[in-house]
Amino acid sequence: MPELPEVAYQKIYIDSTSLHQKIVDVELGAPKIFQNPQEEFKSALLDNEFTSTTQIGKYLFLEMKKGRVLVIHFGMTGKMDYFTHNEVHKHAQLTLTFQDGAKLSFICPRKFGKLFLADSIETFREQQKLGPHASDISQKNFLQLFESKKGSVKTALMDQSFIAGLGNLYVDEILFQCGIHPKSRIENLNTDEVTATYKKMQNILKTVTKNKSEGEPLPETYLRSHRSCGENCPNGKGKIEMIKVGGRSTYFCPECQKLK
DNA sequence: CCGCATGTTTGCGG
DNA sequence: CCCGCAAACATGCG
Repeated sequence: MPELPEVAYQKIYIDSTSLHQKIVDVELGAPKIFQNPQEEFKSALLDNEFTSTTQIGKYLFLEMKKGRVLVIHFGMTGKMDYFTHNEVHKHAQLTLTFQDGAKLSFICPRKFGKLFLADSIETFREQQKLGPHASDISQKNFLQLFESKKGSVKTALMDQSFIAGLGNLYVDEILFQCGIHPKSRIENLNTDEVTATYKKMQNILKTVTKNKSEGEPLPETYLRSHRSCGENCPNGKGKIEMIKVGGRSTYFCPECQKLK
């Protein structure tokens, strides 16, 4: 559940189930998930309660009544599970029991997720060198950011210290909808192209977030629905190809996306 | 068995 | 110092 829209959905999920309830039990899973000593998680969470949540990029911050902040990074397969039955999920890495008996688990099969305890959102943000939350950036700020950035456009958009929240799937989507080849160098993009990238980014994040939270299907014209080798491009001409950019599988249409 | 998967980090080389 | 690339992490799916 990893990129900005999925994390936004997890935020809504937690907000609507788990705020303002006293935590009466804490169960911990695989040690590698926990970025502070496991004992600290126990003592910080027990007898505490979540008061509000904040999202920056792919991170979710759960602020607590007694001061500290539980920070969740979902990795590739993490998600929350709120339940009132008795079977705890096989891959639960953290399970909290609330006073009314309901439970909230952090599920993470591949164990790429991480849990932190932070003193404040700001100090955590500085430590992790997190850039601005993608859907909050203004067009002006986006253009400024691109002025001083070099390298391939895909690598830049994936860089969490540059812009926080975009991942492999939606960067491919943005570049596809802009008609920009993912290996294009930022130095070679003109202002119109960067502006178009900004607009597509905002539009896609909004559309996908709505898709996650309200179940509205994604448009058929999205690369997302055709994202595998040899598929027909939704624009009608080419066939989707896969290359590696920044070490990640990158799907694109060679007809629609020319190298700049 | 093989390749691939929404992410991040580390080490190496240019 | 910057950039790019490969590998590693762990599990599931086709």
